[in-house]
Amino acid sequence: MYSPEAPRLIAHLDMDAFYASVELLRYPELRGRPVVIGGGRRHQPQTLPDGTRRFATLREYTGRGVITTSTYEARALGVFSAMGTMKAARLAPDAVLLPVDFDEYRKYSRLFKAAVRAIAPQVEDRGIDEIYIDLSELPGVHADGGRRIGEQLKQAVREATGLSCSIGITPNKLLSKLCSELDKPDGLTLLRMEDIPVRIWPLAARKVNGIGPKASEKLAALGLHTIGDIAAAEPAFLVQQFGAHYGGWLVQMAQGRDDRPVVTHSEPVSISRETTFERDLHAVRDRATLSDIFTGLCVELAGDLQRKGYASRTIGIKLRFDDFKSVTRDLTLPAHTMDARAIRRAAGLCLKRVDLSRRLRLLGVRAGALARLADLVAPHPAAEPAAGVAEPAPRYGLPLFDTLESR
DNA sequence: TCTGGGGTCCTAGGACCC
DNA sequence: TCTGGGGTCCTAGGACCC
Repeated sequence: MYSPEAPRLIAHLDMDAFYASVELLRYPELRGRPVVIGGGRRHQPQTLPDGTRRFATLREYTGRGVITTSTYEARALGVFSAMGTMKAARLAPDAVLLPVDFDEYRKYSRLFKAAVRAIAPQVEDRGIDEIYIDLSELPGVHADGGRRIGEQLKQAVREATGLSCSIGITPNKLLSKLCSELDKPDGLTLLRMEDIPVRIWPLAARKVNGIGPKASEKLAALGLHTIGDIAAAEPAFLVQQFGAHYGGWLVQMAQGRDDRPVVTHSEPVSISRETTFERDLHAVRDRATLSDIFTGLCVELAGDLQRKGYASRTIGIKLRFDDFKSVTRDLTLPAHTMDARAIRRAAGLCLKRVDLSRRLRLLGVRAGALARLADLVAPHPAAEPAAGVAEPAPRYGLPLFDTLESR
């Protein structure tokens, strides 16, 4: 007997111009003006003796930063995320430039996520300003396709933060992500599978999460510009052009099919630190500067690991040269570590395997193959197996804090 | 006046083991 | 001696996302 499964109802919630909106809570006098977040560090607003504030503008900026977020007024001038700040300054010299304040954004991130979880606990984190929410099990949600819950979520986020968000609610993550974009800012968009031809197929392929610059360029070269174009293409052709995995995914995606679950918990795979220099540095001429930066990154990375409670067994480096080409090298150690000196030594060995004749613009250090500290330490004596029971071999060749240098 | 920093996932080849 | 296949780990690069 045919018995259709109850369709899922998944929400994607995306905060509107998140960093910029948080800054506007702090500086309400900037409301209505083009404002961008990003650039370097030294453009903090100054409070004048009369209590008014003086803000830096893009015109005054010099450096190699990029725009992280822009208000809708700045977007109207052509200034978007990931654009070089110098290029943005050309387009909107009078836009206000504010430095990034991650601590503040994280604070608001926690607030809005807590407000959502109080209503709908099945939440998947997708970074600081967006989440997926599985609404399927909420009482009464299927009666109106999730509209009432969606409105409730928007209201709760606004009350908790003073900020607006946009929500898409559909049977899966793929469609919800597309829909949260359709009515930004402050939108609520519901969509059923039967709406796909009218609402989804006209969208540019590039809008899809998973189709980036390279794939969309290749699709365009094949005459496939919209999601509908992909839906109309021969599946065998897509597989032949893009391979079984990605081609097969394109076929499913274009029909709006996506059965990925909402994942409410995950462990980090890697932790890293990197920095782009103010000017390109040469391995020989700027050896001392480079060495200090390198060590500093390792110390910061070790601090991150310790603070978060992880140890790493694979240490890697990333270099970007003046021609913007990048290389990586990594090294797997005999034992996990969270020690700055051990990380520095492993990273130094990686660095020896790279040709350093070009000047460098970026240096990074990465810790992979992570293990939670709690899973590594020796069992507590009280938890030791009873006498006569064979003791399991230690999982890792500790000592954890071995510095190699001191042997 | 090009292009940040922090991530995930996929592919692919070689080593090594059974 | 030759042939072969599967599985896992390690490394490097690249696409993509927020």
